[in-house]
Amino acid sequence: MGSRRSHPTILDVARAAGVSKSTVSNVVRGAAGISPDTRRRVLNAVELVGYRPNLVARHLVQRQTTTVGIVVGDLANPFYSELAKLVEQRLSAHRYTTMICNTDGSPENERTRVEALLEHRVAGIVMLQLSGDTDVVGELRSQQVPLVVVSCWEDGSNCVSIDDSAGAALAVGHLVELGHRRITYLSSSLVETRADADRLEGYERALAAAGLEATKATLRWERPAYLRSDPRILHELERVLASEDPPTAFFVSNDLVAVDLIEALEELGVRVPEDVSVVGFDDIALAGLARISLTTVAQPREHLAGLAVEILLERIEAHETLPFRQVRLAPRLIVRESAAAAVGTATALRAAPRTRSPRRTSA
Amino acid sequence: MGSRRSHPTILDVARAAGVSKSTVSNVVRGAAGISPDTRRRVLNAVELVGYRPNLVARHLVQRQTTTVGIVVGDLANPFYSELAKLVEQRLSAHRYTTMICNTDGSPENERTRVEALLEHRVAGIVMLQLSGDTDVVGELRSQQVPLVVVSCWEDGSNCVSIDDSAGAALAVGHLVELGHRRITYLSSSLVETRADADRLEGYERALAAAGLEATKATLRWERPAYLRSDPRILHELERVLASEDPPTAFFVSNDLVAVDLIEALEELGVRVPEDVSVVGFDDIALAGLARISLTTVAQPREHLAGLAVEILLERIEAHETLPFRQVRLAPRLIVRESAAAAVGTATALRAAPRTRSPRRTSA
DNA sequence: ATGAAAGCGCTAACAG
DNA sequence: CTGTTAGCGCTTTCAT
Repeated sequence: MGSRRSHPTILDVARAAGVSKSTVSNVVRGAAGISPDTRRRVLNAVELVGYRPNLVARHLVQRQTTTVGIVVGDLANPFYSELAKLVEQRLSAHRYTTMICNTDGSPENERTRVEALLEHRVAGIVMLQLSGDTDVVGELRSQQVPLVVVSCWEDGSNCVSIDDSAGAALAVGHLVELGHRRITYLSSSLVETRADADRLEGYERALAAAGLEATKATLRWERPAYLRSDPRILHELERVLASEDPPTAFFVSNDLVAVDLIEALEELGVRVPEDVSVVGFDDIALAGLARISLTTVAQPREHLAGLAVEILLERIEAHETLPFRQVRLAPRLIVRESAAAAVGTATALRAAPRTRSPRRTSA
Repeated sequence: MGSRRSHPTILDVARAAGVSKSTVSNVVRGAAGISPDTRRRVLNAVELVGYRPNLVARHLVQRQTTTVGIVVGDLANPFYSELAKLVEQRLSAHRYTTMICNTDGSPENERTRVEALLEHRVAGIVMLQLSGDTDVVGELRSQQVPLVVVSCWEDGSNCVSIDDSAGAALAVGHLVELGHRRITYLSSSLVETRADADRLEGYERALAAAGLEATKATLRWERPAYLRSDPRILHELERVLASEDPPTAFFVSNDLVAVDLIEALEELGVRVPEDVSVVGFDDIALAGLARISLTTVAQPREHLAGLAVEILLERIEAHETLPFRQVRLAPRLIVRESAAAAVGTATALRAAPRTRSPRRTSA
């Protein structure tokens, strides 16, 4: 009867119930047109032999899986892990399973991971990160594999993101209202090229609208320290602050980097927001802590995830190829305490003694 | 030749190369004993028709997949997302793909997600969370599906975790050395039952060793607010602090909750560490920020992940059933600034005016 | 309402 | 060294 160490199959059930394979298949799949009596017999047999459907066989014959891949740059980044969680949640509610791939931001990894997903014949892919260096998008399109790109814009594919430019303008507008006139944009490799460009554009637009000009030296941290201040970054920052006309505020394209920046500033003896203001982007959970209290541009994660899954499933379940859907959601400014009214801070750095973490003194 | 919208198969390659299916299969799989000439012809044909192996077919015939499931309680919890990332990384290096399931801590979800993994015939499962309310462990054993449980102990299965009891003792010992005599243990539903029990045990042991006794009211937050102070929790805390002999220090079984606790304390006007000390558990990235500076017990995540994968692959690739491997790693105390020397703080709460976030005053 | 038969794309003996 | 053959477990016409 039952195979030795292998799983019972539909055939074992059929024998136990005294029916044919197809009948078992029909009841297992809940197909219509089965006599109540047969149904119970089969169900009992299923229970009896401990049958569990083999999805790999089913997927082979159907030439279609119910697996979707999600590729993410860095799962340790709370913005992405939360997004991944939400996507998995919704996918699971629709009886799909999720394969996850972490690329570490490397195009090479991105390529091989997507390749693996394709070999697994995933029904669709959600990308939370897109290096841009590789043509995965084209590849997926040519393979007819539904793709939706989240939180960064990509022409020629489905995507759902926020209006990055408007978000940046919101942030910069806030800083301008607070009286800041020298605002530096700090970006990092943590955010996609396109999103970064859009945020930069919004930054420049908001500045122009206020009759200000962008700081010549837009900063970019290639390898952010990630919740840990890095000596090289400290030096760079020190140089910027020691310049002729140092910024009184920073608009940072990413909360994680904004928090790093605050760490670095305070390590240099510059207080936030008393001496310098900082506003971030994303609104990760961490930003809401009283001790961090980061003013930031919030992305509606639930909405992003919900739309992503909706768009993806729509394409997976459609029989024809649907036109792209590209949706932009509105960002929202969350005002907290990392940005305050501008004061004369031009000499902040030189005036402050360079001590480490001057914030707390022992009790 | 090429099928309409379906993928080219091994047969298409065979025809294009003028060889048989098996030959193609052999070269694709890199089997030995293929003439160099045939090999090139096949490889060219592969390129030509755009062939990509169908893993679902391969897995069906081999009756074994190269997919492993990882089930996690909450991907948004940085401790777990980082662990998940590390596991995926190592798995991927061994050419395995990862299916991820987020249970949200619900036993019901845990059951259905594991069921789905089983239907997918995953080669093995890594559990980063175990509700304990369901008998998944028994089920997996009876199905002969290799399982390794990480960061919590489970008799009767492979597991790798740290010595929770020793970790707790480390934390409490530190607090005792700082002069604290009334130390409360605060646990939460974020940590597994068994790990929680072990930490409690270590806490009591360390206290006993110092001739102290455990606070009567060991606190437990069932639904931690998660980086956001919750009114109910605030009340509970207020009650504890207003008691006859309030604690001067808290040992918290989880960093996230420790950070919540600090938030809540400060919201009540109690300063950390000046008035009350806090030590956490896990050492998530966040804990290292200067503004948080949480003294905590570190778990060697990389080591945990590495061992988990090693143990899992060992069982997957072994032909026989191997005996359980259960390994406990040593925890390490990371001393930062959230715990300081004990001072008379019995009246801290009553003395301090109840203001919100009194830490910063505007510039 | 149920069963028989033909594969899905691939691997794994086994022959030649 | 290469080809033939027989399935893996399931779904899906098509008969009955």
